[in-house]
Order: sequence, then structure tokens, then C-alpha cells
Amino acid sequence: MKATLKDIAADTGFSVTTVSLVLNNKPSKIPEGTKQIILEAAQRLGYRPNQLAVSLVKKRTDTLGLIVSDVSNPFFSTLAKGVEDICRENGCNMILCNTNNMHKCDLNYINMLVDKGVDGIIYGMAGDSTLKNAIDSCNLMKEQDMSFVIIDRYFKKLHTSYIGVDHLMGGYYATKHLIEMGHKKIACITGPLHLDDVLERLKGYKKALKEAGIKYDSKLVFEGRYNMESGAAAFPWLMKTKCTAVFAFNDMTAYGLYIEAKKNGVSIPKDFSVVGYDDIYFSKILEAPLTTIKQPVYEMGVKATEILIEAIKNKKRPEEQFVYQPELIVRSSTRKFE
Amino acid sequence: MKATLKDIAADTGFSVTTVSLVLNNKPSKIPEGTKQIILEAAQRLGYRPNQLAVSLVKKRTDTLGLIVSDVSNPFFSTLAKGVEDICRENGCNMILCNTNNMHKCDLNYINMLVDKGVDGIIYGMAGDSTLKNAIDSCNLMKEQDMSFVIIDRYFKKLHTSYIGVDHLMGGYYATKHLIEMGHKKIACITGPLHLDDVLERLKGYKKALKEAGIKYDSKLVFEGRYNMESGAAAFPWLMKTKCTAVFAFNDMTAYGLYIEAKKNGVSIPKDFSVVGYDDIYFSKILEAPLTTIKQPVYEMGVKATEILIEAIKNKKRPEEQFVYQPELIVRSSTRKFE
DNA sequence: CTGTTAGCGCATTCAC
DNA sequence: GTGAATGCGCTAACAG
Repeated sequence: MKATLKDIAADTGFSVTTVSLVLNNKPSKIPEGTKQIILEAAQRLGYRPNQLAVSLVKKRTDTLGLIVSDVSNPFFSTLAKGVEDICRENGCNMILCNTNNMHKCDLNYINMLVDKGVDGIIYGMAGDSTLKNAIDSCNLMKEQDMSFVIIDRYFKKLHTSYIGVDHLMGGYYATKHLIEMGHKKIACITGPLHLDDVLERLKGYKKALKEAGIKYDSKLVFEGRYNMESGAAAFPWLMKTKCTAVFAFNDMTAYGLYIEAKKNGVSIPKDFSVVGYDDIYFSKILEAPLTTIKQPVYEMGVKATEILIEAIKNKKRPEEQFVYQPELIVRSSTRKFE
Repeated sequence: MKATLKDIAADTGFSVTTVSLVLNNKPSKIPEGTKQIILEAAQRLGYRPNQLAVSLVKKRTDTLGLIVSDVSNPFFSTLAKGVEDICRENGCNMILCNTNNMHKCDLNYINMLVDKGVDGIIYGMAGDSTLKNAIDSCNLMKEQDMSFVIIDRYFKKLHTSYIGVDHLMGGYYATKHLIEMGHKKIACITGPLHLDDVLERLKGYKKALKEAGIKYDSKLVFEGRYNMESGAAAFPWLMKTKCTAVFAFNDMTAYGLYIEAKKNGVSIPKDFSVVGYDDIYFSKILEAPLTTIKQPVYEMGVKATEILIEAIKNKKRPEEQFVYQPELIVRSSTRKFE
């Protein structure tokens, strides 16, 4: 059985208070002798403080919660790694919650994390979240007085601490690249259209089109779900559009396209060009290494955690926002069209 | 501020006990009227039980710890998903710990998890673990009376609960396939050679070779580290061996090979055949979809969690072992050699 | 039917 | 220098 303060008090003959004092290295005038006796006993009995009890009285758990929509997507597992590394540096733990893109899970997990008394939450909302859903989540956390920073997906109206990427520019770069390669008929496969970041990418897409004097055609837009399956599902549609290029709103979607293209004997980039979004580390080893928009995911995880921990230390709500600029990575999935 | 039992007791005029009784739906003869009053107050004040306090007295946290060596490897993130899904089904939480393949982190995390009072640990040991390291980890958990099941990597001498795969057969299938394709000079890029599963795969490799009357040549064995970097590092060596085929001990290693092959204008499978191991979901969309040995990772995560939770329920140490059979998935990275 | 009492393991204030 | 008392928020015997 695990040794408690009481056990080692009984063992040494000192009181629980004294033991607690020396074990926590508190400034007090306890003679070296006593200290040694207690330290030795603690060592011998293999004493480790019960963090549940410590947390209960200190009202701090040194634990952060991370909510993401899908860990099996490397985008999020890389993000989780960033969070975890900073947690470790700060003597923190991380509780990882995977919502499988269901907003309902978001709420459940928030409650669970609050109940467990985590010091703060890094919140990556589910893919099916509407603005209203997001507001619900935020309110839930605010009501319970929980510090949090939102990461990745976001709604401008939320006015909370947030780490993200300038997706308007991302969409713009992606589309502009395609245009510069000579493409005029450019389709796009979006993520869920109620998401702000999707709308931003779409804005970027339109902006680039407009600049090039190409008319926006809503028939060339397919609403996907940010995963391989929906990319694959979009393929037949894509073939019918007679487009020469497509902008997939994330890399996973592009992968779905790759799979179907291969099945159907369609060549990328010979038959059509593809630009992705995220720069997952697999993108460079694809048949045609994927041209994509890079998001600094790991750094985002790091930054969010730093902001959160800093805020917790100072006992104030995190307020900071930080928007990274995306970067176009040109590889071989796009080619000149003439 | 969060409402406590006391608050709602004060609000309703009943005692804390009574409130606790009705809120926990305990069998007791409390009149409906009182119940309603208390329930209403709880609702109104937004009461949620503080799990720290509950855990402290119940000596149960409904939380499991999962220790893995690298979440950004889809093998482990898929495993984590399996664990998480079963946790959710059982009203459990999961604390994810990522060790970056450092045994020292294993020990730290075990201590942390014990301190936090998790009910059990699913332990995927770090890649740099020796048998002695593994024993240390197990002893640490046993000393603290912690239930655990080991997953993925293992040492037979450990005699603990364990979920894994028959890697001897895996290595055998991989090599045999290559032999059946007509290859005679087959290299392999292993994982860290002190790991049991690596040695098993190697045994399988030798077994297949022997059956085919091919002499085992230690010069055709390269010790990798189970990641893309070491696969890439092995490439120049591989070219010098003049082999016609290579068995990469995991898919990530194979990916490293793909990257270098592409850089150097070497074609897979034209110039040489590759078999991987794991069947990560990216393997099928590679330039030459990877022939590989499939491990049922998700199921393994599920199984381990089920065993652990079941054991916890029955208040006994998990004992069960379960070894899955791997499966050869033939795709296009291997071709007939004549 | 409901309240009193005790205690989970620890930190902390205040006496002695 | 050290210890008794109190409380964190909750559950669980045991009375009444």
C-alpha cells in the first residue's frame, strides 16, 4: 500500500505537520537532524504525495486538457506533441480528448475536464461546430471559470484567446499558384461550410480568382468534410467538372483524391493539378508529392500551451491571439497548364 | 465560483448528506418532494461534483493512463483512438503520455500517473528500452500496486498482461513473400536490436530464408530506429548491398526509403522491392502502394483497454495476454524478380 | 426519512 | 522547533 504523510509521521514519531513541512522544503526552523530522519523515512517507505489530495487543497492540478477532433490525423497528433512538450517542460500533464468531430463530445469533455479540475483547456473544436455550438462551448468554460485558448478552427465573433493561421491568405496562395501555372478552371473541395476557416479559405480562393479576372463559379465548389473519405467521394464530381486543377482544403482530402485517381487511372498532375492544405508530413512522399499550404502546427501547439500556462501562473484569463502566416510549398502535384 | 454540496445544502436547508444522497441517486427513502427541491437547486446553481474530492474518498479516478513512444506515428495515434473509444464507452478518461522514445520518460510518466491516482496504465514502452528498463518500469508499477497491461513492444520474460502481435510470423510472411517473388538477395532494416519484437521479426526473416535454402548474411542487416530518418539513413547502405529487395521493419522506415529513392532517381519496385510492417493508412497511397504486414492496431488498443477495465472492475491485476496474427497485404512495392 | 460524525491525504494557521 | 486544529469537497457508517 502507498505510504502517506501519516505513515511516515507514525514511523518517525513526529507530527504530520512537521513531516509535511520538511518534505515540502518549507522555510521553517527545523533542525537538520529531524530533517534527515524524516527524509530517510520518506525514502525508505517510498513516499509519494497523493496529488489528488494536494490538488484538492491547493486547487491546482498541474494538468491541462487538450480537445481535438481527430488524433489519427497527423495534423492533430503533431499539434498534441507540441502541447505535450511544453506541458512536460512545465511539470504539467495533458489529458487528451478526442471528439471524433462531434460537437456533443466537445461539451461532454469540457465538463469532464472541469470536473477533474484541470487548470486550463486547449480547445480545438469539432468539425461539425456551428458558431452557436462554439459559443455554447465557450460559455460552458466561462461559466465554470475555466481558462482556455482556442486553437485551429475559430469564429471571429468569439473574442477569446486564439491561435490560428491566416486562412484567407492560405486560400489565396493556393489558388494564385494554380492560376500562375496557367489554370483557368479551378475547382475546390472545401471543408464543412459553416466553419470560419473554410469560409476564409474560400474567400482567398475568390480573391485570387478575381484578381486574375476569372469569374467565380459556385458549381466548381464541392463541400467536403476535411477527411479522406470526402475527398474520395468528391472525385466523380471532380471528373465531371472538366476542371484542370483543384484546391483541396486540406491534405487528407487531397489524399482521398489520390486514391480515387489511382483507382481510375487518372494521373496527378498530368490529368489535373492538386493543391492541398496543412502540409502533413506524408505529403512529400506521395506519388506526386503534394503542393500544399503549410501550417506551423507544432509551433501552434507550443504557442497555445505557453499562453495558457502563462495566464494560469498569473491567475488571469488568457486573452492573447496569435495568427500565423501560412506558406506555399510547391511540389509536384501541380503543373503548368497550356 | 463553482457550487458545492454545501452551497446547495445551505440553499435548500437540508444537510449535506441528504443532498449527496439524492444527487447520487442512492437507494434511500427520501420523499419525492425533498428530492425535487434539491434537484432543482442543484440545477439552478449549476452543481457539478468535484471529481478530485470524489476520487479522494472513493479511491477511484475513472481515468486510465496511456503511455506511448510517439503519437505522431499513426500507428500509435490509431492505437490511442482505440483506447480512447473504449474509455469513453466506460465513462473513463485517458491521460496520454508521449515519451519520445526515451525510457527515462517512461519512469517519470509512470510516477506521475500513479500520483494522480489513475486506475490503470496501458503501457507502450519506449523504443530505447532494454529488458532491464522494462523490468524497472514493471516493478515501479507493481510496487505502487498499479494495474497495467503492456501493449505492442514486449519481452517474454516480463510475464505480465500483454497485447501484441506474433512478430515471428510477421517477419516470416514478409520475407517469404519476397522469396516467392523470386528475390534471393534480401536486405532488412530493423528496429533497435535490443527489442524483442525486432528480434522476433528477424527470426522470422531467418526462418523464411532457411526454408528457401538461402544463407543468412549479417551484412544484409541494418539496424534502424523505427522511424523515417533511420530509413532514409539506410538508403546509401542499401544501394551498396546490391540487394534486389528489402524488408523494412516498419512502415515509417519504408517511407524514409521512399523519400531517398525518389531523391536519387531510384524506382520502387522497378529497381528494388520493399516490404513494410504496420500497414499505416498512408501506405496505400504511396507512389508504389506499400506491400506490408498489417497489425490490427486499433483492435489492440481496444482489447488492452477492455482487459484493463475489466480487471479494475473485479479488483484484480490484469493477467491476460493476447497475441494477434499479422497479415500480409500485397500491394505494388514488390515485384517479381527474374 | 434525515442529520451527525468521521475520514480520504494533505497544507496551513496559529498556538505552545 | 513542533503540533493541534481546521478545512478542501465529498462519501459512508451510524444514529435518531
